[in-house]
Amino acid sequence: MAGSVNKVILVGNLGKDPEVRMSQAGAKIVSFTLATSDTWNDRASGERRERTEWHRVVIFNDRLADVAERFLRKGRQVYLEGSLQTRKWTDQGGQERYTTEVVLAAFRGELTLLDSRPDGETGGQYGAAPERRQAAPAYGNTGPVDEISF
Amino acid sequence: MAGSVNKVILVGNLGKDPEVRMSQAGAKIVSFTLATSDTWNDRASGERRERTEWHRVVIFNDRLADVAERFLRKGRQVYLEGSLQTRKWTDQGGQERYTTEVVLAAFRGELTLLDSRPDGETGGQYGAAPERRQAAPAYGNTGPVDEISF
Amino acid sequence: MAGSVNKVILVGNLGKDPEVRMSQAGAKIVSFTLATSDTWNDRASGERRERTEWHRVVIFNDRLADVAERFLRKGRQVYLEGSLQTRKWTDQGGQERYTTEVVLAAFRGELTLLDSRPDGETGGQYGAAPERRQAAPAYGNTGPVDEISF
Amino acid sequence: MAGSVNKVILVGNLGKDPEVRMSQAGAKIVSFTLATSDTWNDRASGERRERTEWHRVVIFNDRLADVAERFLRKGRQVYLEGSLQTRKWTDQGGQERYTTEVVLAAFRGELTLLDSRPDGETGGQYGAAPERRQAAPAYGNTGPVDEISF
DNA sequence: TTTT
DNA sequence: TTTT
Repeated sequence: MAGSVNKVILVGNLGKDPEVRMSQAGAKIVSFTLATSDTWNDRASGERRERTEWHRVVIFNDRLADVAERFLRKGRQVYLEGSLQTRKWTDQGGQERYTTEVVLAAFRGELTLLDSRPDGETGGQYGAAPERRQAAPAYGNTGPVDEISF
Repeated sequence: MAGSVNKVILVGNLGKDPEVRMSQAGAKIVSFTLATSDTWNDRASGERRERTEWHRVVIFNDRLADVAERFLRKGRQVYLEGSLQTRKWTDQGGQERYTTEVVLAAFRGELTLLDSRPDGETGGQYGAAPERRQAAPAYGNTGPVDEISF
Repeated sequence: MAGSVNKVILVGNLGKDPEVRMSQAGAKIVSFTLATSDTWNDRASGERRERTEWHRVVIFNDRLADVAERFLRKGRQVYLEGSLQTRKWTDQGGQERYTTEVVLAAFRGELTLLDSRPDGETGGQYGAAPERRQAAPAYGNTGPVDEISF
Repeated sequence: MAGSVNKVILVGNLGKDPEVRMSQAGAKIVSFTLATSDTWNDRASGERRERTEWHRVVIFNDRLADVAERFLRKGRQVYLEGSLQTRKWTDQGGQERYTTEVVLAAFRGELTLLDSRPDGETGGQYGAAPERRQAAPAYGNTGPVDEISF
């Protein structure tokens, strides 16, 4: 291919504290959902309308995963750059499903905190430490990382 | 929300000629899939690896839908800007499914042709006129447009 | 040219209240400077270093000029998209000079307020109404707008 | 600063072969000018108008400097991401001047070739090897690199 | 599930 | 001239 670009730029707010996991190889993986909101005037009704879009974000970049684990909490506003990736998985009924995620791959992507908070480590509304779980055994895992659930 | 951004920037090649449809309101809607390719060196094996990502693109912007219908053909390289939108639909088994698309909404988005071709309308590898179908009847349609299939 | 893109994306803080002017054609033009900050670890000294970059922003887009006039004030944090434009001017000594600006042209660009303030119109640190001046007579004006000074 | 973003995205064509220099520290620095073209309908005259914008690009990122040296030639179309940087210099008359550049800093930025050419090293319209000069002695240089001229 |  |  003669060169391609796959870039997503989001500014939004986290719906929950990020989830922190380890890959089988021992790398930290941080995931969360990010809300963006689009507002427009409906031309038919003339009403002001709003639509919230939820984005699944997964961070493989070590440095940014550390930043995310330490400073991101539910409600925080963040700027990020990643790329679109759709992965296939099989649901409990054996059906193929697809999920599209915004991925900050190793050595790639950007993450910038936009709202200044007193101290992301300690406090207040944003203070609950994000849950950390061991990676589940990866039976039949074909993706770049063990099953990520939101 | 204190301001949000939902932006996708892609440079890639069309997998097929675009599909042109009409909304119930009579607006032209153009959709296609776009391939981007990511290459990297696998750190474990040291091998050069490549992954092609397929993006579903839907254009509601009238002006850009016209450009897309006239000039985009299978294989053409294009730069575009849109926003991420995930819509819910129900499959034939009654199961809820989600599809994420890159949407160029009314009065929004960008579309730029990157490879110069003699004439998108007439010729060669890119010449087949894109299929145009009437919009299907919209039973139970809740999304912003009648079911879009790729 | 086979398609080109000229896009700037900035998130930063206004150095001063915006300046509002009118073009000869009666269109509102809003301009301001925006600070972005880059921090990095100096590899030689190991020290943490910071560099502030100042960007000249000019808004010709009517809708966004209105938003900027009403809500932007010194210190506010904003996300914007524009394009790079370098214009030539002649200094008092008759020397040719060049100034590069981030331009939000008519019907183009984006502007999103990122920090929520109680009320941009009334208050506090951000409250001073931006200065509004009549456009100066445009003798010898060759650019897209009468001389813009920061 | 509560997080900032300084990003430029360009798709354009090189005006000349790139110039390759070495910093005092022995790092390769590649610079060139890139043309983007904006076309619009003049609302007063109704005429189609076009404006070409020239951007000064400087690459400090080692990996991308290598790619640029090897593959970029006059006329080639490229996608790149960098950040805006304005540096001050003194002209021969002792006057302070400012030049704004699109900088791909160390470990940052993106560069993607968009038009496929048989072989950037050998051939045809794009074939002239880029000039390589030793860095000039850096008397009084205060910027991040010895004087860059286009 | 966020935010205004 | 901003911001942390």
